[in-house]
Amino acid sequence: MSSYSPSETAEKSGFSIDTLRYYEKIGLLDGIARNASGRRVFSDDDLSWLGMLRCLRETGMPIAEMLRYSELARGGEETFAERLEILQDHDRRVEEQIGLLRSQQKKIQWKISFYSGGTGSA
Amino acid sequence: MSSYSPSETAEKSGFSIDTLRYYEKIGLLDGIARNASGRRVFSDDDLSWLGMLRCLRETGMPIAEMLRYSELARGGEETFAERLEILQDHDRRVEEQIGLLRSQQKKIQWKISFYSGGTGSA
DNA sequence: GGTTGACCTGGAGCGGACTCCAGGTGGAAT
DNA sequence: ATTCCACCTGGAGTCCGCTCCAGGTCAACC
Repeated sequence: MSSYSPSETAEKSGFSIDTLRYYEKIGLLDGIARNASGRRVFSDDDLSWLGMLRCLRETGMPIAEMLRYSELARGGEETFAERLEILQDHDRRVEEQIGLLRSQQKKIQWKISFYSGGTGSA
Repeated sequence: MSSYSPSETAEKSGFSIDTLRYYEKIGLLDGIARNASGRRVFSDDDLSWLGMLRCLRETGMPIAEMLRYSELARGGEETFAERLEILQDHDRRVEEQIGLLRSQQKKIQWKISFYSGGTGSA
């Protein structure tokens, strides 16, 4: 087992088939194999790359930046430093994002305790 | 001090003037006072409501749901239970969101350590 | 030989959340 | 008196990230 149809890939990656096509079209996926009749055939490598894309998307990286990362990833080891930088910047943003969520969540929970019959001025 | 011009309000709330107008238009803001010449005058109450909206927005609540909450908030105490429910559901979603971010962040950090010259297969 | 069914393509359409624009008003400063 | 500026309105436009559609192909099953 090492090659997957579009629908299998959709299921395993969590992206819809349309999204997979879209990602290939804009260049987030590159070099996806085709069988004799022109249909996409995804490999384990493709799947793990999709996992990376999913990870970046779900942490809020915009498509344009994923594209930059993808292009670098197509380069060799000489792009490691740049890729590292992108991921480190992104990691920082994720950290901030979590911090913001946590602090806003506290306000929501305070409000909840107010509605639940707790103390409260307004 | 208890009334603010649109631009002051924008500054204090973090929403742009256009967004404030938009929020009033769609009903997220209700009963915003006007002065003699038709300009908006925001109160401290408006500002604290905007704080709540900001909190909900930044934690990813869609406008449609904030609208529902806003409408309930215009009702009296008899809507407390419903408002509570919305906030509790939302709080759960925020929790999930944070969990997802954390777990995806781990993958990113693993990748970072790989690029930083750490161990790694692929 | 006909009908599925999964896939293909290019391109149009959509939903969400703003953001911008043209044209106008009213009060204040020069 | 005029220039300015912050504001007003209704409505159009933008950006993002998909999602859907029409029309076509190919292998497979009945």
